[in-house]
Amino acid sequence: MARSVLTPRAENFPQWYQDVVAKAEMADNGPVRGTMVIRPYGYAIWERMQRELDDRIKAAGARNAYFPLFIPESYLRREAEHVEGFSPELAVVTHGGGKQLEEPVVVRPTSETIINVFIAKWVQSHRDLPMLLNQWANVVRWELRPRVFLRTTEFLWQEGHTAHATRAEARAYAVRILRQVYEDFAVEVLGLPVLVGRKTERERFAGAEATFTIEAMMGDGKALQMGTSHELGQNFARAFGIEFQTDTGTNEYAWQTSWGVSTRLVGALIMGHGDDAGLRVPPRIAPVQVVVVLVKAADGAGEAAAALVAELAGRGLRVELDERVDTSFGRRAVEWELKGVPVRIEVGPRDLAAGNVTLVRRDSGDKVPVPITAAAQEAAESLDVIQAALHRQATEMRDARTAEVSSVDEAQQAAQTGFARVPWDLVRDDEVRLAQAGVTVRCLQRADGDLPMSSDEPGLVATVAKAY
RNA sequence: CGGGAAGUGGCGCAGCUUGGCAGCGCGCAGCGUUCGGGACGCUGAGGCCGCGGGUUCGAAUCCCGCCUUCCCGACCA
Repeated sequence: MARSVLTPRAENFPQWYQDVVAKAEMADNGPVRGTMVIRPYGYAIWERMQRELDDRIKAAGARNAYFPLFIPESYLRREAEHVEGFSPELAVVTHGGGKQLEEPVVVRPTSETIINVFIAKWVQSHRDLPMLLNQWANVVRWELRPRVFLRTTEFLWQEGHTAHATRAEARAYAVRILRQVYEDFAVEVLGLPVLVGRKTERERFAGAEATFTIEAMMGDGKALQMGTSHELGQNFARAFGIEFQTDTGTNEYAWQTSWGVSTRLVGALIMGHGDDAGLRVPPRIAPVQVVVVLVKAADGAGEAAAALVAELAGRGLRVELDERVDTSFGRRAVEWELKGVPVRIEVGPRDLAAGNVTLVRRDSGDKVPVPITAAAQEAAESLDVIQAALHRQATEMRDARTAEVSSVDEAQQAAQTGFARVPWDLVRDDEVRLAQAGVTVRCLQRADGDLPMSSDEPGLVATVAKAY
């Protein structure tokens, strides 16, 4: 039986997904359904994402830490809305060491509770604030309907948890993460344009006062939430006793945020940029930016290819040499295309006789002969061009499939093929009806695209769509 | 849990209506010819036909029961 695959942009998407799969598949591990296996190429993409995100998170002042996988069930119950939101999807461990546990523990679905137990101990004074923590970890949510990368039972992510002295400071930090970490990463590194907005009450994180989101459009017109940042108010601080003494000597509860992005981003990359020939990986995230394909090892081609690889590596590019000349050229060319390597340089005796190599762009398929002496320079410049081109294509696609409408019915209609922008005042009472038709409000924005600080602000625009 | 499909070598499928040696494509192994866009030929390995029962001389195929998976929905980074 075929495993589930990412929903295709093109009919043959599942075929190349099978071939390369960005090297991921659902794990067949008995009663634990919907976990994923990430093969090395897919993981290499995730590692680069981690590095880029981690740099930005640290620039925002947060530091990495690590907390337990197992959380006592009672911790979850301390915040009423939180436990209600997560109960259905918890994996509960009842036995350990051959004995029944006195209290069951859950495998973390997210770590607000366990981390706040520690933050409560670590925070005494306003001088301890802000406390800015981040954790790279795996979490488990027993999802009803798993999809590779997009919604797996176990997934890898980054979760940030912070405590601040004031509401304003917490709110500003939640927005800062959303903008300077998530939006910047999605746009500048992944080349995926995102809507930055606020979730409706209905779509808000369990236990949060406000949830902010970045939403992208995939190749098939459906929306994907790529990251979230929550303003938690004092909800968890009260539940976990995170109190601090202010500079005037009074005691107050801390104001908190939490925020995260996951391996879902790999799915976003695949579905946001993939085409009929396979993956298209933006140069800034590509594990291999340039592949030098040795067509055949005759007339000094092998030496020329090796020298070119060395030159490219010397420029700091991630480059790989494909000298498997016993495998047919066509097969190798297709393989690199499936993997989405942005630039391919073909080195063979025929071109070389004229002092040339062939440079091929993955995004456009363009092939041009270039002098071998200029090849490294050309390749480096092409990477910048490709990075921009992928972002531009994704943006044009999204804009072309976004409709401005002025009624709920029109919005539902337009959401069948893309995004619909509609005044929030028109939909707010019909959100449930839309949801029953498989269409949800992805986010709320101000008319100028800015982030609303309340869903009651006048003149807000709702973007509605079908979503993963 | 509702609605719809499907379970047959590693993967994708045909065969079932009308019971009669378990097949095809891809992949895999060996040899040869190829190899500037997924090469070709020959040889070969690999099967509890989802599970259990029934009908029959004989069941992948017909009947009964069960299990599992996938798709659409509720949940969701």
